[in-house]
Amino acid sequence: MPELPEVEAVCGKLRAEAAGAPVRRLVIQRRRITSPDDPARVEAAAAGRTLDAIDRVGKNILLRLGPVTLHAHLRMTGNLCVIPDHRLRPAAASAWFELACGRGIVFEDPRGLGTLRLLDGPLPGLGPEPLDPGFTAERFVAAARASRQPAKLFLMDQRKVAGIGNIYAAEALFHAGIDPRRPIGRIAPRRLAALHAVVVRVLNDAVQFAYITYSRPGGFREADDYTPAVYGREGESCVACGTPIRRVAQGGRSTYFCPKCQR
DNA sequence: CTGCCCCTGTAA
DNA sequence: TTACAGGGGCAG
Repeated sequence: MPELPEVEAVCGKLRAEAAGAPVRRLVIQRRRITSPDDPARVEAAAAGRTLDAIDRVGKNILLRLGPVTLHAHLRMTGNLCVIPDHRLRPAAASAWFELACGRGIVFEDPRGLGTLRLLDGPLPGLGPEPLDPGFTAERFVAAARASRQPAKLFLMDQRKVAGIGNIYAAEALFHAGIDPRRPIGRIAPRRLAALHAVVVRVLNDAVQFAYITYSRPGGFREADDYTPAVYGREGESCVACGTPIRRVAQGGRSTYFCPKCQR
């Protein structure tokens, strides 16, 4: 589920509901999520701390617990949410925090690919935050011109830009009119500058959607989710020209695009 | 670069 | 039954 916009909404909701909350203890249910950390060590590190802050870096969530930082990554199907009673957690809980007030923060993850580890030091290898002022067109164009990756793989490369995933990479390239297979370094700087602006706009729009969706009781609601122009629409008509949307594989994952609008 | 792995649910 | 899923790390 989550790319930068959804992770941001998860963090925003956690901040609104649980920032400053004392943590009685942390329970690791699915041992694999702390790998290679020892689950008992992660549990012990969090017990009795206060959840001082919740930070997002790309798709990563940093839970600040006094001197301890826990690094959560939701991968494909993870979610972090506050529940009124920690005993009433969902079956797919990989881990949960029991707060002093009796509420819980649940790491729910049906597929179990998400991770929750101890972090010391900064997260390595992440590119600029696309919604921060430091993400300028100049820097983006320079990085792009130095790369020979296909445009979509470049956008999804967390070392180039942090937080973009399969959906928003495809959506940004559609709105910029760029073929996702095209080597990004061979695109004219002026078109790359346009892509930069589109990336920022697409992500900002998606953050708005995600906040609306996640701020409701019950959390995520399908009907209110962002409606993609190309993602997941293989064979359907392009919203701009009516041409059937195509699907190709890139980096082992599906890419959707309009062969007429995107060159 | 490709392919495989992690794991489970869901749809064709 | 197979394919695929909004992620990422690894080996070849």
